[in-house]
Amino acid sequence: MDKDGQMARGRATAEMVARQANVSRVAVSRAFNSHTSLKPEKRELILRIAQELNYTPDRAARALVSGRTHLIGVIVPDVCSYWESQEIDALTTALQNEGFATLLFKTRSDFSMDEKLLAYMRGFNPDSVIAFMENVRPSTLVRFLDRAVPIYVHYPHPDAEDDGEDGPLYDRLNVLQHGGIDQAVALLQGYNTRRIVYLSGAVKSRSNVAREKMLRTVMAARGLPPPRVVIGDYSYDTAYAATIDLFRVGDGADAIFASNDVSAFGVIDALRHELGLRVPEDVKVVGFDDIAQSHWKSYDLTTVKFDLSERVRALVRLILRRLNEPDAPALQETLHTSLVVRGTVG
Amino acid sequence: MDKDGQMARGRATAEMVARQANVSRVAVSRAFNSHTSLKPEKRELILRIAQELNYTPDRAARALVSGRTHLIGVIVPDVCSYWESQEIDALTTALQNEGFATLLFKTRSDFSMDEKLLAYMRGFNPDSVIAFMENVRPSTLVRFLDRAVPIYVHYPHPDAEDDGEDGPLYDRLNVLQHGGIDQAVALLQGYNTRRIVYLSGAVKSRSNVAREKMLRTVMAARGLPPPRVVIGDYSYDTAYAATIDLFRVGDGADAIFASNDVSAFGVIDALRHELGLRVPEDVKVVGFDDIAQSHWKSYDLTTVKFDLSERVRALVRLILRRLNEPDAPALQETLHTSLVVRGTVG
DNA sequence: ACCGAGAATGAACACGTTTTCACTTCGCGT
DNA sequence: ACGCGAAGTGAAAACGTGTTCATTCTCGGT
Repeated sequence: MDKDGQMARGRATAEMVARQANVSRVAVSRAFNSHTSLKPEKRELILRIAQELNYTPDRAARALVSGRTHLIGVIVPDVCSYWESQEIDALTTALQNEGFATLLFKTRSDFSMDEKLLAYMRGFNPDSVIAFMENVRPSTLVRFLDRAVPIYVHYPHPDAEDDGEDGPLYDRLNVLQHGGIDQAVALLQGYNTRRIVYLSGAVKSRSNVAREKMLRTVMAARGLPPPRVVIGDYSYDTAYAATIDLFRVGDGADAIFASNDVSAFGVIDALRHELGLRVPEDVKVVGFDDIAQSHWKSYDLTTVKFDLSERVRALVRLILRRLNEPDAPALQETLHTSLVVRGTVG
Repeated sequence: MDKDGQMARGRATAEMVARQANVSRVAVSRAFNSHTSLKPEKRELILRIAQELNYTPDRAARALVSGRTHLIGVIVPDVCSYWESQEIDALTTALQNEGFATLLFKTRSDFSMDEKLLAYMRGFNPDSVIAFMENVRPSTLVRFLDRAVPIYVHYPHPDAEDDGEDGPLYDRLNVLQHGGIDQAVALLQGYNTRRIVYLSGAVKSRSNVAREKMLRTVMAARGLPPPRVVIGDYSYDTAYAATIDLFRVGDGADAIFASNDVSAFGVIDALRHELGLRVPEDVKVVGFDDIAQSHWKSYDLTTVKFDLSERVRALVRLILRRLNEPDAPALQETLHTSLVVRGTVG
């Protein structure tokens, strides 16, 4: 493969395909970007030859002129965190199907701002950014990404401070926590559960704030006293220690709402293996997320779930729409939660 | 920012920096790629102005001329799989520190070849590829990636069929399974355990083959009869069902070697919650990997571990070396395993 | 004051596309 | 036969950088 098209650097170029097919290089470009007119038989010939030569338009060159890299930056504090790994997994599949690819970055695990990382990521020119940084305001984020379209991922209700007069300033995915939490509280109420404790996640994170707030609202609406709050950080180990502390030093509880499934596992293990209590007979436990492990027999956790695939579909829809119409008004989609009843309650 | 440097598309260009600093555009390029000579004060001025303008060399343009994208393709069947998510996490951090970024792709979950995906990934021109595709030979993989340098990730011993006369044909990371497995078998032998069962992973996967083979070798060397083999696929659910089947229909066992930690969890849960057996009193269980959940109280798993961070360091070292010296002879590094003793044995 | 070597500099080209803009060809109605 | 839009075509200009090569500058030694 070195007679006239030099096959430099190992990849075929549009020039070679053109020569082989007796067409101009422009025709080759047109064959791949269908929106301009080109005689059908010609396109067919070009595509066949391209296939033969294993040719694909070079993405760097394409990005240079079009300004689109087809990369979606994903910033995440911890890939191992089960919920997030599930989301990354689904997201990668979905983006792949739409001609994009996931560009993964890791940030500090406290959900806070990381200017250094953001600048670094910006250098790769992602077309859009999905940030798992719950403590950062969108307006702060957007200042560091001039060209990219940021989608700020979080779970709570719309945040008034980030809204303009005519609605939200940025595309947003909202999760209405009400449904699942209300079902859970109703279920507990049915068992005459009295002392309900909320084990928090990372205190300042938006999802944690939203979950606690909604829990208070729901309990008040049902005529229950507000829950006691124990500080956690979404991790197994902290939940484990906090639970022991709650029962050894504190007043104990009849039911514990954990801010996510992983910390619910910590709660359950502390109750059973350290405190000698039974779940659900002595203490009932509810989690958030419904990750894959929640149905494992050792835990069999009752938890507040929302549909992951639905969420990812919505997210990809938002991203694609924004890329096609950069100046369209900000959009938001709303998802709902529901309760998955398993063995840790009832 | 539109007086002469037009700030097109939102990003500053080298041209603008040059104009602002009264230098030629070439000088700006030199200031960023230090290997050519440039008056120090000039470089300083340029870098200062660049910072002011928030300028970074465009990676697409840079890739176009240099042929380097600084992207490392990572192909993985399942991001949620805990061991792999841990590896992706560590890898992303390490690559980030070296000026690269992780480009994530998802493939079929049976570890087999996926030409479609490979062609798709090739389109993004990654500088190197890390593939979690244990059923695919490196030689097959390399056929689909003309320019990229593939690193084939697997756990077993060197595979003779992929070696040339003067050693291995490709860079490789080998894991010597012997240490941890031998310790585990010795421990079981100490308890006079007789009927040992190996619960396989995905049957054709290299890591599974290597683990089973080494288990046989070690047991033979210690004068034990070969283990019975039960078919699994690395998943919790399959392990759960297979264990029930083993005890209800089959002969049962005194100890079960699970091919990874997740399936060990499935084994434990089936024994305790479905078959009413005690672990470790009635049946002992050993896993592979030592993922984060293995120390959780519900499982407290004894398992064969090797150092993840050491592994990732070695991997990154291999990649960087290959990028700097594309024609250097193939290199291999070897890692060792050890046993982490917890509650499921003894 | 002069020469020469090495450092510093900038013009021009290369990288592989997409897009614009004239130009040619084609088919069809009068 | 003529004209006239529409469809098809290719030359040339971007896109933003790295690199080569010839030129200019600097400075120490005679």
